[in-house]
Amino acid sequence: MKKSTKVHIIEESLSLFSQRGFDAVSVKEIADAVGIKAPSIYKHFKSKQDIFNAILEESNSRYALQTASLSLDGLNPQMDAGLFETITDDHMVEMGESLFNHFLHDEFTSKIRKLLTIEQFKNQELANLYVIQYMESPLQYQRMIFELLIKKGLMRSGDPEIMAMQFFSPIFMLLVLCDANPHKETEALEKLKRHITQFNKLYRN
Amino acid sequence: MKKSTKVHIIEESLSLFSQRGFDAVSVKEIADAVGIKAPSIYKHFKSKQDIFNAILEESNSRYALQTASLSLDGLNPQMDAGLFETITDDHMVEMGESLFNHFLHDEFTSKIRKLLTIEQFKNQELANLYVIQYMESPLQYQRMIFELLIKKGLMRSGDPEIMAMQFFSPIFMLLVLCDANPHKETEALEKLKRHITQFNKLYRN
DNA sequence: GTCTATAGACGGATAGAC
DNA sequence: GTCTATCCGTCTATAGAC
Repeated sequence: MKKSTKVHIIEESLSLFSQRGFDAVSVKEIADAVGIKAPSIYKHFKSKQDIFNAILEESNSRYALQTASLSLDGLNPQMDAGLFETITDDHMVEMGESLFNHFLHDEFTSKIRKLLTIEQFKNQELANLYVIQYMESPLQYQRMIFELLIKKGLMRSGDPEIMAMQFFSPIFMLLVLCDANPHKETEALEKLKRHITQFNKLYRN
Repeated sequence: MKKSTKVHIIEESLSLFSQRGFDAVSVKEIADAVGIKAPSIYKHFKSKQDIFNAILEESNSRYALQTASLSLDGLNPQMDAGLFETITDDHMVEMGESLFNHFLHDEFTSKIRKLLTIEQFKNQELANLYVIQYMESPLQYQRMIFELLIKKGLMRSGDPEIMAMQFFSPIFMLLVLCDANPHKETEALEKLKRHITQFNKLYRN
C-alpha cells in the first residue's frame, strides 16, 4: 500500500517548513518536492495554511498517543523507575541518552521541534505547543521519576521539581545546540554523559 | 540630536523581523513603522536583505563591545569571582538573576535572540551566532568563574565545564520558556532562585 | 486527481519629479 | 531624501479540460 498523495504533501511540507519556515516556502516548492504541479495541491488541501494545520493535527495526535503509552494507568514513571531499583550510573546515563536520542533523531519529532522553534512567535498556540512538548512535559515526567526514587530511598531527598530541571535542562540545551549545529552531536553526547554521571554523584544514595 | 532615519529603519526592522521573521515582513510594513513610504527605504539600504545584514553587523559590534568590557585584561571573571570570596548563596543567586535579566530584558539582546531563534536554520552563519552568543560564550564565562572558585577552595573540585553547564542550562531553558511565554517570567525567576540555592548546596564548600 | 491557463493580489525594487 | 508612479516577478488560488 503506497502512501497517499495527501500524506506525501504533509511530509514534504513539514520538511520544507521546518527548514525555512512557513512564509519562505511556496506551494510550488511543495508541489515540486511531491512531484506534482502546484494547482494539484488544492485538490487535497483548500489552502497553504490548511497544510500547516494538518501538520499540527498530526503532531497533536502523535503526541497524544505517545503520552498515552507513557502513562497507561496514571504513571509509567513507576515502570521506568522500577528499572533503577538495583542499579546505578549506567542506567541513568541510558535514560538521559535515550531521551536525547529520541528527541534528536526521531524524524517527525525533530522536524516538528524545528518548525515550532521557527514559528513559535507567530501565535501563542504554537508557543504553547513548543513549551509543553519540549519543556514542561519532559520535566513533569522526570520529576515523577525522581519523586519515586526519593520515596524508595534511592536518591537524596530534595526538591524534585528542581532536580528534574537540573537533570533535564542540559539535555534541552544540548538539543538546541545540535539542532543549530549537527556537527556538535558527538561533543554533546559526551558532555551529556559527564553531566549525568556528575548528577548521579550529587544526588544518588 | 534626533536619530537618523537609517537607525530608525534598523530598529523597526529588528522589531518586526524578531516577531514574524524576515520573509513574513514586507518593506512596506517596515516603511509604515518608520513613517515613510516604501521606496524611500531604498535611499538608505540597497535591498531588504541589506537591512538584515545591517542588523547583524550591529549585533556583532555590540557583542564585541560587550565581550571586550567583560575581559579587560584577559579575564574579568577574576573580578566577578572576587565578589564571592567572603560570601555565599545570595551572591550566587544574584549572579544568575542578573545574567537572566540581562538576556531577557535588554531590548536589543532579547530581540536579536528571537531573530536568531527564528532564522537560525536558514544558514550556518546565523546558527553559529546563536550558539556562540547564547550558549557557548556564557558557558565559557561561567566555567572560568568556577575554575577560579575551585582554585580558591570555595567550591568543591570537579569538572568545571560540566558545572558551568549545570549552572547555566536551567537559565538558558527558562529564557527560552519566557521568550515563548512571557507570562511565566515570575514562575521562572522563582525556579531560578531555587535552582541556584540548590546548586550552591551541592557544590560549595 | 492531474494537468494548463490564468486571475488577482502583493512582493521587491527602480525612475524620476520635487 | 522624500514622494508618486510603475515595472515585473512571484505568490496563492481558481477555472476548466482531460
